[in-house]
Amino acid sequence: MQTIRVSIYEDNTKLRDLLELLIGKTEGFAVAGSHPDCRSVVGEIETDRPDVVIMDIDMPERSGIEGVRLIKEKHAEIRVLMHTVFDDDDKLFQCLSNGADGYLLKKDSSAQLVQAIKEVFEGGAPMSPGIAHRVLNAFRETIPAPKNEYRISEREQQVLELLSRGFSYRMIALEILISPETVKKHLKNIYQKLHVQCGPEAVAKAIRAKII
Amino acid sequence: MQTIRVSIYEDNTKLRDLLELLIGKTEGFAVAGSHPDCRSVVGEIETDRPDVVIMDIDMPERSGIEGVRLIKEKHAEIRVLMHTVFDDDDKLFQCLSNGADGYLLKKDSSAQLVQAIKEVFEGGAPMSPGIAHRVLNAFRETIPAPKNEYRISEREQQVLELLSRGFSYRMIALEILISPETVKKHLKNIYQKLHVQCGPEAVAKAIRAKII
DNA sequence: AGATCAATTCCCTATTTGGGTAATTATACT
DNA sequence: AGTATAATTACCCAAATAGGGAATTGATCT
Repeated sequence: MQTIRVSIYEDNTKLRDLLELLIGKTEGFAVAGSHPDCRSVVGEIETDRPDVVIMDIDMPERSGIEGVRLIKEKHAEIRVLMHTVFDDDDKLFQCLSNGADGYLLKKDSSAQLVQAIKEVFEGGAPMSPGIAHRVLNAFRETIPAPKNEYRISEREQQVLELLSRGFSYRMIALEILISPETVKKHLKNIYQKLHVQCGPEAVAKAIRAKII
Repeated sequence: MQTIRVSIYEDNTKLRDLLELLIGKTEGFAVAGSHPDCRSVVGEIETDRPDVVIMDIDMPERSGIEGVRLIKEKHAEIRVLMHTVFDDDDKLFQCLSNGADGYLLKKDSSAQLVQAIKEVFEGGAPMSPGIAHRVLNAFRETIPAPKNEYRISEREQQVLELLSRGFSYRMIALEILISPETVKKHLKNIYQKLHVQCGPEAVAKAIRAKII
């Protein structure tokens, strides 16, 4: 097995030394670099050429949240593992949407950290248990109902879709080759089915119900 | 530490026996029940009273995907750990949106399975590395822009929100105690900022940009 | 064969909407 | 102190919208 090159970003000197020691002494791992903040992260990464970056969040000058974004913008192939005391949703989601590949809490053991580095290097997404749970929950909310409980017909859905794109009745009529009056009738029926009384409300409801 | 009661759903007799043995012999775990399919899952769960369910997906009559939904509908507190050979996105997302708390591949070792049961029981969300990675990727796509790049003001956002709920200019005016003409002016500005020309389109764009 | 439903077209009428233009006030930022 | 920006109100006017009712055609289901 090849050696995994690891760069460390951690402002606490003691912890940084500890991490260096841990990674340096563990078979199969090597310290590629070790830095107290993200000020020069782009340059350092190009010098260090790490496989995996361990990234603290709360650092002076430039946070790890920015750090992970900067790294991923240039080097999407480098795996970034967040390592922090924060377990609030805000920071978590920011890191993930900036491209972090894993999220470990500092309270986890060093054995778990080593295991996580290995895992993230192999393409996994190691997360502390509570973190994984929160990601799942948030994720679940985003993929709920792909069904049409309002019995909107295909034609009606088509009209609604065009309406939401700024088409007037006339333009919709021209687009799908029917009379404007028919468009109007379709909208009337749609409003009835959705229990709304105007276009904007219908569009809002349709989008939230994933009809369009 | 209390004993973790585990129910097993697995149609392959050999594997089921193996799982029973593994869990029965491991300190801190007990087999609460063991079943070859989900036909009577609701009743079985009430008899077994497990803390954790290990759920295969591909079973005759009724799949584990339905199984997890049925369990979670009645007993949200029971932790369900999927255990399957499938690693396609479709089945994965179906299971997760049905409430699965973890997702392990059968190729993982039995030590990892035991560890995962413990983890899911303690509120974590154990996933095989590749699975976790896919969940993160899918998740990332859903939370891209939490910012307001259209520079919609607070007041404008408020007007837009009411519009999307079916309020006419007049009603909005009454609601927030301004003149209908001001409402109109706000909408005009909103349309400019969003590059749209009518209410329905503005609402659609605002919802998709997460402004409202 | 009759019923149901989606899709289609038409009429009438009142209200709403949107674009243009202009002006005042308050607040925030430089 | 001076300059943006947000919020506010107003007027004119053409076009769009929404609600009421009525009728025809074709497909699908019973």
